[in-house]
Amino acid sequence: MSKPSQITLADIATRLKVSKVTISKALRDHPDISSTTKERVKEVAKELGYFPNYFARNLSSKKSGAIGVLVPKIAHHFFSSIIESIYDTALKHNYEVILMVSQEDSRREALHLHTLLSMRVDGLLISVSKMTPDMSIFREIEKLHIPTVFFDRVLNDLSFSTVTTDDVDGAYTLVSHAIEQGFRKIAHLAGYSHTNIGIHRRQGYERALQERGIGIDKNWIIEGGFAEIDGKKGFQKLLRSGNLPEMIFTVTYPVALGVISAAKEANIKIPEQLDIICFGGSDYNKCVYPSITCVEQPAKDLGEKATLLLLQKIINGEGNSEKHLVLPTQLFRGDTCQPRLKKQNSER
Amino acid sequence: MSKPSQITLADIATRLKVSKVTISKALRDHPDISSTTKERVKEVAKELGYFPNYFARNLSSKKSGAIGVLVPKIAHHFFSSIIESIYDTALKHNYEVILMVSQEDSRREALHLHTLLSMRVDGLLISVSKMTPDMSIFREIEKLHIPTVFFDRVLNDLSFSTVTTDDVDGAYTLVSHAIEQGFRKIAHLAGYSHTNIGIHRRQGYERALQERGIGIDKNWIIEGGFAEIDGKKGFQKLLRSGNLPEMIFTVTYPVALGVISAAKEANIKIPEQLDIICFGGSDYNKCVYPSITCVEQPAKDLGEKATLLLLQKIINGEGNSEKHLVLPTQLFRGDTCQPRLKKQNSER
DNA sequence: ATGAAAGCGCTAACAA
DNA sequence: TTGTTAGCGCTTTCAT
Repeated sequence: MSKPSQITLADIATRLKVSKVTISKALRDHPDISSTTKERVKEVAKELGYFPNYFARNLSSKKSGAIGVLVPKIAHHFFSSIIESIYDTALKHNYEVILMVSQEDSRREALHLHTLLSMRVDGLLISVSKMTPDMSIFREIEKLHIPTVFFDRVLNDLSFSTVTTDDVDGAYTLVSHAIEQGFRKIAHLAGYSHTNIGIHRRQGYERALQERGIGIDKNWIIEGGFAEIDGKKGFQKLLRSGNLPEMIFTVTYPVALGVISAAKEANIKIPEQLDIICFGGSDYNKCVYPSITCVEQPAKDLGEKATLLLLQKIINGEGNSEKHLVLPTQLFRGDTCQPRLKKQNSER
Repeated sequence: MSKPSQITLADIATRLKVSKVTISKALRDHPDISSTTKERVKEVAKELGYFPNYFARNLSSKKSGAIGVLVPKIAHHFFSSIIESIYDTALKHNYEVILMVSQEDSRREALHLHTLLSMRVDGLLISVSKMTPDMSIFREIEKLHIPTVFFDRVLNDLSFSTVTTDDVDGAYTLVSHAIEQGFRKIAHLAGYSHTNIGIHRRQGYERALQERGIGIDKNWIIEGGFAEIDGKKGFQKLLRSGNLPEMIFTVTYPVALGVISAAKEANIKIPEQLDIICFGGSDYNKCVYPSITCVEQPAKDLGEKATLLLLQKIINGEGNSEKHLVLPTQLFRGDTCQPRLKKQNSER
């Protein structure tokens, strides 16, 4: 008797001496029922502290009214912003959100996705983990024809709809800006080359250099992950090589922080001795010194667009498949990446 | 036929010419079933791409195998860390996590809590929104005797178990440290006085001042919320008063960032012209200048302890009610709050 | 406008 | 070791 058995439709029904069906309909504002009955029913329901059993309701109606969301990480400003906007958008359309976090682990990814499927969610919003994922789970989902939208970190060779940031263009814009400020020796702490964001951001970087006739030095492209620790490692590798660049372009904001942190330890001052730019910012970036010059990702927008696209799929049926939205970034000029000349002269 | 009807136990059963029950048991490794049968069943299940219907399973077993988590915010380093550790801990014990975000809105809080209840979650992990919540929903939960643990932001006059940070002690330690460094004019951007963390952090602040014979100036205690914007507002109020302190102690890390940001705009240098300390840090704090001297909250630990306590309640029954865990903070010495003397002399 | 019957997919007794 | 019988609480036909 730990859990006191919940109030059910039947309880209200016997109390009111009508059938369960009437209660069920009344509670859902079914047009069948007279408004007087509805009122009485709702009153008693409230009085008894009734609330519907989600399982029973969904089992019998075969709808969940929920969308499943799978993200690789949550303690990351970019993702948590996206998630907030997913919640907001879904709620606005009366959908529940079931969130699962893979912790960048592809095993958990499969596990959670199965749970989400077993919950018969009406649709799926997915951002994949950084590790080469076990594709089979995604193929499974493909076969199930459940409405699905991938966002930010997507899988290229699958026929799902996607909502992504314009990574190539963003990186290109940012690195171009750095070149215009007078930087030439620009290294890149890149993302894994099996991830779309890793590839694209690197492409933008390379294109910016090439277009301005600056050679690409493979030693200055260091591949790694997307977290702080990867920034530290990358910086240390650069440091050991004895050939520090003037500027480092990092694949994410946390990686940039890792670099700054490691540089601080190595007594190298940023941006005085070594400058930095990165892909993606954070709310906090503007508040601190140095605020990093970066291209800001449209996190809120990404979450909203992805959710709306999914909702559209769910509601309009699966016909309109494979859409690809690409959202633009915005250049933020912070304390880093100031014109090179200023530093060499005493101009202030 | 958009959603192809899912594979059920019955499908496997007819395929194998045995009963549904056998399948059900085999899939759950029930000792009743011979291992050969189990193998065959599992094989066919995999072949058919079967996975159980979560609703049906839970409806009939009357267990959800999930815990419901309600937080006020997610795009906040402290909460996202807690949430990650809740997920980790729950997963380790084979529990699902259903996360809901109230966005600091007490109406949504009630809404989500009802959803969670209707999902018949086995337990609840709650951190309340900053606004005076509509208590009735919590009283409702109290009556239902569903295992519940509040964490971080708790409700005082209810008989729930809680896991919190030692706010009084943390604030006391931090402010004491500032005084020892030579600061005397210390203002406090405090949290709302109807929240436990608002009250307790202020108590710690006041006690530290009093014990050292420093008078408390009400004008230097400004009450507000926990976000960046509240820091900006607080700073501006202080600025307008024409009586800036030497040091500001903020109730949260985001509030401190708001102050720094507003100070930057007002051309006041931190920590040179105005110094700052805050309750709670972030992974990024160490990477930036100025890194803020603060007391770090045991976020991971909080999430883990709260989850374990809840799990214990769920598993051992509700007998062991009302436990209160209070976790200690840790002082982090950053760039701010350096000894006052150093600044006045030219000592470096 | 209301209700009776059937069943969603599964699990928990109990029998065989 | 396997199967039968009953539901879980709700919604959906289809009668009334």
